[in-house]
Amino acid sequence: MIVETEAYLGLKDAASHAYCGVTARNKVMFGPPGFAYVYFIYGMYECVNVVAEREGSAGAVLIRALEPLLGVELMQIRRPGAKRLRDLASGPGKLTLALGITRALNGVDVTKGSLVVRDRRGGEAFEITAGPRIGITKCADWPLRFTIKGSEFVSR
DNA sequence: CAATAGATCATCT
DNA sequence: GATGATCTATTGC
Repeated sequence: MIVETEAYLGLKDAASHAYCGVTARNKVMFGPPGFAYVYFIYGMYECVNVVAEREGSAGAVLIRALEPLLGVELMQIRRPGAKRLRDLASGPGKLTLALGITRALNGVDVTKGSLVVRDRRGGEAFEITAGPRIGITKCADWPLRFTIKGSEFVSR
């Protein structure tokens, strides 16, 4: 279950990859919603977004952390360094490693097939809190980071 | 504890 | 040629 996300907007958001217009890398951000935008960062990690704006308008949601409910053993194999459950996917770089998400999935339709995420806890209530974004230098104070209140599985 | 450093490379200027 | 939507290890109080 996803416990932490961040929103990145289009031409008005200096922290967004879409800030300066369409490029080869960010073009899926300008496409229709429901598609995965996967990019490579710091020479080492990949991060997943889901495009969330209509075609022609840029905007995406970065998936920053999740609480492992299914496939825990597989995640542990992919991330041998993780000692605790919360270390498996508590951060955008770790999350893609744990799930085996790579740039090969850039541009895939997330609304079809196996990428659809379901909450197995059956409608258990939770609260979402908004706060400043993490790991960026521009517009970091915009309250576009959303976490499930009280979750132990968010990044720090 | 908190702060800093280093890894490492695709992307954009 | 610099930078970055990160992470881990290491250093310094």
